[in-house]
Amino acid sequence: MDILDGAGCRSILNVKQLHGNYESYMTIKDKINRVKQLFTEYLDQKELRKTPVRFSILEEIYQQEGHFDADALYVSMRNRNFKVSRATIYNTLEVLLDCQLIKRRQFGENLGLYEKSYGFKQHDHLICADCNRIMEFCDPRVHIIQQMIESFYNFKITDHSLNFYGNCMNKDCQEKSNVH
Amino acid sequence: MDILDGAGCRSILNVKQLHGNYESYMTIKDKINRVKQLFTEYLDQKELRKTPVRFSILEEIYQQEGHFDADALYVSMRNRNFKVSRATIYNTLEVLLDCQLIKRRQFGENLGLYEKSYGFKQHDHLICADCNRIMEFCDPRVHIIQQMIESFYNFKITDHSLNFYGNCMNKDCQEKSNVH
DNA sequence: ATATTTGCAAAGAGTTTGCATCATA
DNA sequence: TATGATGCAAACTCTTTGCAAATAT
Repeated sequence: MDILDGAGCRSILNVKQLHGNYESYMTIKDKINRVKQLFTEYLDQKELRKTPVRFSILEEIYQQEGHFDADALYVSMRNRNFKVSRATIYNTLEVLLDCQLIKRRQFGENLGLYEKSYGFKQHDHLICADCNRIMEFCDPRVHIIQQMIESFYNFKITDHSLNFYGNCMNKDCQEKSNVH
Repeated sequence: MDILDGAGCRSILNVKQLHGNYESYMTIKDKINRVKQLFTEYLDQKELRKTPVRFSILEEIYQQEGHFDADALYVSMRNRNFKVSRATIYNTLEVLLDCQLIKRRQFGENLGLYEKSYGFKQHDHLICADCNRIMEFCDPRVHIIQQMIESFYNFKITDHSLNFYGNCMNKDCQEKSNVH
């Protein structure tokens, strides 16, 4: 693995690599096996039960692309004829958050979405106000600002969220941005 | 007024000025008169009605300190024996957002709050995960990152949100941060 | 065996909406 | 006086909870 900075990214100009991950040589199948293994260890340690439903939900998440919410996950599992209740989805998402196999992001007032977090770079988001497209970027200076603020305020920072909102490069969205 | 950078702040080290504002020589009363005037102009231009309720809500907001939500505003107006319905509060907040006299901030999944936006510096937030204390800071580099991302992605950025989460300098909160 | 997990339906919080009444322009 | 604003209650969305049945340890 390359040497990375504290933010987990080499340079702002490595944008083409942003959608990759630390272990991009891994197939999706490899990655699913790895997260299942991590989940097993976590459940053992916490003395929680290793139920088939929990592993199926984890697998469904890691098979999907991009961001998702509880309801989308529920629907996609039902579409695969996997019987599961919403209550269990919500419950399992909490467990997966706790063991950091997923991360919750807030992209707007009513736009809270989850993302896979195993094997992916730290990153921030660009959100198109028109088409809701979400893009990812990484800028190491965010981490530098974080360190400075941390020492200046004597505030122990554990996480951050940086969202830029605007109109994306999509032609329709650009046109709308000129109207305003 | 001093010359400010694009982010509306002079330097990261001007932290003591962060809670001030561009027109800090104005009294609260002056400021309320000014926002009422701006609101009048906006309502005229949009051909909306200049009702007493709308002005009372605006006044209530500018008389209060810090961040607030719809319900807190409702309660504080009722406590002053001002009869108003929740529906009207929500309605008026939408109007005030549209004319940019207030701004909505998302500090966490279920923590969406409004803040006054007339006469205040652009800033970002530090949020304590323990006591929910919200602090403000300003770092001009956020704006520099924004400009770079904007030109790199050809994405017209109109707004941003940068939150740092952690444990604040409060003794209890610091102790909790060491436990984890 | 027994304590946790699950599924269902009902409850809950926060916000929005429909409609009759009221008030601004 | 005519259209927009308001207040109330009902509806709505998303999430959580209570409880009985199922299942992992």
